[in-house]
Amino acid sequence: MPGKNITELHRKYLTNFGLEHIDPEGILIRDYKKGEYLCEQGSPLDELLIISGGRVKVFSMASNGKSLLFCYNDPGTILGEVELMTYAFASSSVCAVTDVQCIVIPHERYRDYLTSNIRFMNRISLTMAEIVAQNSINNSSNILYPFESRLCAYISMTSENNCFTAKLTELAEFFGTSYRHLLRTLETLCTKGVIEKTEKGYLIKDDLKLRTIGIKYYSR
Amino acid sequence: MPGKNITELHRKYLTNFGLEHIDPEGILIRDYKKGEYLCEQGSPLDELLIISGGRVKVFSMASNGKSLLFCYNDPGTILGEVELMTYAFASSSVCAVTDVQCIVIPHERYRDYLTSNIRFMNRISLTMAEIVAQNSINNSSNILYPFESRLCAYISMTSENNCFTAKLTELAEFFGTSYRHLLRTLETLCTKGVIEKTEKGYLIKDDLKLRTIGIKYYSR
DNA sequence: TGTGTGTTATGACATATGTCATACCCATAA
DNA sequence: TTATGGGTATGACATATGTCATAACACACA
Repeated sequence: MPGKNITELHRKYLTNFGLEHIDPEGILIRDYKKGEYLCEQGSPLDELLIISGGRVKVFSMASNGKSLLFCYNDPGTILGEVELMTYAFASSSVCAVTDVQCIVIPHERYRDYLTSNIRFMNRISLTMAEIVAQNSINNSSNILYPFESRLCAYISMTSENNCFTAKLTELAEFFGTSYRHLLRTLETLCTKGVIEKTEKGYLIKDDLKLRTIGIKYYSR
Repeated sequence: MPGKNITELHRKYLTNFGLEHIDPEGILIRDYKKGEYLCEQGSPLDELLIISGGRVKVFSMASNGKSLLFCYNDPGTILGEVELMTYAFASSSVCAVTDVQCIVIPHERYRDYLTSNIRFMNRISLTMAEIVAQNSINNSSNILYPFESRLCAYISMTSENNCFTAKLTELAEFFGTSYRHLLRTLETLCTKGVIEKTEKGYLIKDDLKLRTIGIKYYSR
């Protein structure tokens, strides 16, 4: 009996995309275990997924097996809207970092409904516009600024109580740099007196200098 | 008398975006001279521009004076659709590389009309989805591949009659690399037999190899 | 004729970043 | 207990790219 597991929470997320009146017969609630892939870059993605629980990471796989982390997504995020429009294969990979639950809306069955739903189209247009704007910043920053600048900006952005903590292997992946270079750059910042390494994490010693080296990067 | 200069050609472009019934009173036809800016990164962009003649380049400017070329756009391309949705400042700069003519549609006056026009929303959703997909390739490619790849892609794109000509100082600037490195990389490609330097420019000697080294890059 | 200005060109050196090998710590599964 | 895996850490070396000094050349212009 399709649609039977749809709860109030699921309805909330559907409503958020203008889909409160969608025919529930063809949509599913699907669970993914931690570590499972929701989609793989270059493979078909013929569903819309709205995350209703857990957390996923979005990243790009390189031909040498390495990957570049784009972002983490939490409940309320939509996936597959790009592929709904382009009919193309997935432009990035998505992997569950915790157990995940999704609302699943097959493209084919619902394409006409979705693309004629003005509230839905406005909603995904906003989402995609935000991605485009952020990507153009990221794209150019990666090329135009040294890593030290991007790192300082990131530290400014994400520190709490003047303390910066992060899983460094993951961070290196996110920046698309080598773990070795990340360590080296953190060392350099320590030498410059900008930050200081402690057991708890890196303490910010000179916030002004941090911001000076940093650039507007994650400013939205 | 607004709308008086709207020709059959302009109507064709408007129709292509589902805007054949738009109120012509508030839209303009505007000319830009070669070298003029259509918009500047970080400044307000409160209009939709549909290019009806000429060619523009889209790029990002960095605060350290460097810049990065994103793509060239020809007639039929729309600009300002991202800012229409996000209400944010321009996410990149756009400059006329020839004399350019645009159809100008002010955001404020037409926002309600545009965002309730399902054909228009589908059209810009497709455009933005394509940009997102391409950007995720670019993002990872920039990090995965050396400058040589981007250069090869550019040569493939812009050559005519198997001959590549460019003002090299300008080219380096828009790649966000140094002139020295551009020269070095061109030398390398000559050594590899991919291109050959002549008085007229660089001749493509091995198009297959050129495309192999290159990657999909400038295809917005 | 000389003088600037912009473009192309090349070598030497410096800096940024990647790759690889290795080691240590700690939690947890067998 | 041992084994295993993930995160952290460091040195040595290689490659990618930037910076700087310098020179040749073309062209405009006084």
